[in-house]
Amino acid sequence: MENKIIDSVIQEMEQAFDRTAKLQSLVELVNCGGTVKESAMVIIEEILQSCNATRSMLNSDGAIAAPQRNSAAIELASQDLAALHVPMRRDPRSYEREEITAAPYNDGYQWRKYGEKGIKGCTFNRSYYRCTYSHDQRCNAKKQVQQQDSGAPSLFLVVYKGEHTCRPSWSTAEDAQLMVQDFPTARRVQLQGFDEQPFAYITAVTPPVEPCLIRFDSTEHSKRLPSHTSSSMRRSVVEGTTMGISSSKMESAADSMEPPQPSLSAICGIYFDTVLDEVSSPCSVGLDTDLLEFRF
DNA sequence: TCTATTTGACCTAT
DNA sequence: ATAGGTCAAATAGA
Repeated sequence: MENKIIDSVIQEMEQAFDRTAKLQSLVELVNCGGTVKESAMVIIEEILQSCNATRSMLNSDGAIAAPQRNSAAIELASQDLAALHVPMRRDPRSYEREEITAAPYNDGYQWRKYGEKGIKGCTFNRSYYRCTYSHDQRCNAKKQVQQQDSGAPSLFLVVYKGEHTCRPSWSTAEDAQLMVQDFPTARRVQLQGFDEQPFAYITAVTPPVEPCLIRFDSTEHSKRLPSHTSSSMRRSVVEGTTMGISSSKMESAADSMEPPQPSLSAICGIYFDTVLDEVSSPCSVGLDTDLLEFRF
């Protein structure tokens, strides 16, 4: 019974997402005043993020399915996780999700195309991509991109298969600069409350479904946290968490963003609390979808 | 020359 | 047998 209701909710949410994506495509084509269009796009982006967040919660295998939108709930969830030492990682073989986008976009990862295939009953070919680091780091992440037949405006179905097990190539200030070049969506933001070089590079700005990586611009203490894999980073962050996440920290984080990135503020809040208590100065940290799941 | 993409051939599951 | 997924040689371009 409960599963039926959840299935219905998921279905409705998928439809809401699809319709909003189509609306986004239409708004992009509208030739009107910049401010109005910009505001509309911001609102649409927020709706899409809400859809993604809801979908993510409903698909979370029931682990944390109930909406927990206040910071106290987040704190409880993170403390529970830290106490239980439960790995949040799914089985990589079963990791799969789909998105419909108005246009192929930079999702923060580097992909290499390895095939293209005509699909029966579809006008457009399906393209196959694997992670650029599939060989170097044995990363099994793949994705398929296929333009939908629905006509103008163009919509693309993006299917992600397998979880990224690679770690980002940037670990020095120079690498961080390269990352900004590689990922035009990356933003260099100044963080409040730091005396020296309080900068972070942020990319893949569509949480909670998309991965988000934050690098603090300091190397002195970066070796104090495990840095060889994102999973061990996450574990150390979770186990090292003693204070949870406060809404005030989130707000102060949001205030420090240039330009404001409301959807990122909560993520930064996690790192401010955790990282600052773990080590006395900023360090290099990775955050991915699994950690984001217990934000709600 | 090196790296990424293209594309026909091949493999595998149904 | 067929469709979808992957391989790998050829090709493009920086």
